[in-house]
Amino acid sequence: MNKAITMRDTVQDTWIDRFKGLSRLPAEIRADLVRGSQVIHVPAGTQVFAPGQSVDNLLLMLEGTVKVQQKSETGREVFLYRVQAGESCVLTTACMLAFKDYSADGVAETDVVAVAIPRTTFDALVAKSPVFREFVFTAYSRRITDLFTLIDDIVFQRMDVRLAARLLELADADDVVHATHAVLGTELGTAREVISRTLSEFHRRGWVAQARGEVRLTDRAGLQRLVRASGHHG
Amino acid sequence: MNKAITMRDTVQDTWIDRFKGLSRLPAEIRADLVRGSQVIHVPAGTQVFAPGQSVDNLLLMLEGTVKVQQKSETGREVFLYRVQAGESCVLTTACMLAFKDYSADGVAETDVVAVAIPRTTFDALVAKSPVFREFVFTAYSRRITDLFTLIDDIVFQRMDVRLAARLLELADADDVVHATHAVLGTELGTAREVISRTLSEFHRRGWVAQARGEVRLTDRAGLQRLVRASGHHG
DNA sequence: CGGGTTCTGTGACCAAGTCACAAAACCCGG
DNA sequence: CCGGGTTTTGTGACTTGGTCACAGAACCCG
Repeated sequence: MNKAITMRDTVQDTWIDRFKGLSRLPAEIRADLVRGSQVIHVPAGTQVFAPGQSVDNLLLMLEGTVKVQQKSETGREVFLYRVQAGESCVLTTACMLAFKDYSADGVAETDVVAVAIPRTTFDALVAKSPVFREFVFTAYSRRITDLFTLIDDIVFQRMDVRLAARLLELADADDVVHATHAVLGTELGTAREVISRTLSEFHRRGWVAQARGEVRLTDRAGLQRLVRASGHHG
Repeated sequence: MNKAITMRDTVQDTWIDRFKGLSRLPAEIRADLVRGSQVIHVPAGTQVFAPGQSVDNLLLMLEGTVKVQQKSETGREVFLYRVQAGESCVLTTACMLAFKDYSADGVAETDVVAVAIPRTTFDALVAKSPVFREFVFTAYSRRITDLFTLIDDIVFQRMDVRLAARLLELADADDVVHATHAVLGTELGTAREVISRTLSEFHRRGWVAQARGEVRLTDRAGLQRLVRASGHHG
């Protein structure tokens, strides 16, 4: 073990450089950022934020993923996007400075390590640093265009293509997706039954094997062909 | 007629105060804003921005409306949102500072008067003024939550309800909507035939009368009942 | 092992999108 | 005002996707 001071410096340099938009920050701003923020740990399953709850921190994800969904009035949920390591949660940003309450909720899917930047630090950095400003607006831009392609997908893309694409995304190193049909349903904004039916079709074609709570991809290439055959972006 | 100087001052004060988020700007910043921006006029039908075109101005709408859509690969279009007087075009903002090209396109639906704020002015104002920052982030926040409710709508709301709501929104003072079925189709991200069928159903119920290129609302209350009966947000 | 819970499969039905084509309304030059 | 071209609207047949109501299977745990 090193001394505490050394440890702290190491951690600082490490996390800032994990965000490519921030690596160009001048030393002085880096110091502000590190001083004015805090690394937090959150166990899997925690509700990171919820509708109607005001938000005081911008989160920069270091490890793990957070899934952002919106509950509809009818109790069903739509998946909106997933915040991954190296990304920031823009929705939080928007609401931070606009003082508006959330309309979506976020859940840690895995254990999460993140940097929490409080409102005052955030505001000061936006005022002070052009590089930080660009970082923030780039994050916005990315997220907004992601939402656009999501809408495009929902409206124009067939369910089987969307499911195939999502399975490929969600599969772990062993080609296994750990999710129930119901979960996959909310990911794609469709009903559980549709997932069941589509998966049995995939099974019939030999692309997947099924077990309770998981889907094993037995023929990635088959799924990929389906996805690419319909000009899907991903 | 007044002298030129007086005119100019009057115009300045007028347009800034049309944006409630900006009315609290201190005099000095107001001056910067007016000096560093420009009022522009755009005739109806103009393509205000297009995908693949980089953007150098943030637009604040003074008069008219701009419709923002995204073209899908298949050539069809989805309506995303509409920028109205008193609002700003955030997507532009995002792309301005992120230097990212557009993925959506915007068309002036009516003759438009807008304030164009170039990138440098925008950046300087964000750095300098907390009020301006809040204005910008509030605009983002609004637009993002709008996109969320759009997604929610698309996924969960029935077509007839969505069409009824949209007709009520688009109707002019005489309760007439000037749009072809095809246009209404892209507004709601559905096919023209679906609009035709739904409208004939509305006609059967005595809610609308039809003519080529227009729909006349003959029973607003009926449409409103349908909309409210399904907990629609608008 | 037994009983409750969660997950998956299925059939019947409805809503919505697609395709192909016909008919009606409009535009405009002659 | 007539006739041909264009745009808009109407319609039927069919596919896909979403809803509802259950039944059965897999799991958990005492």
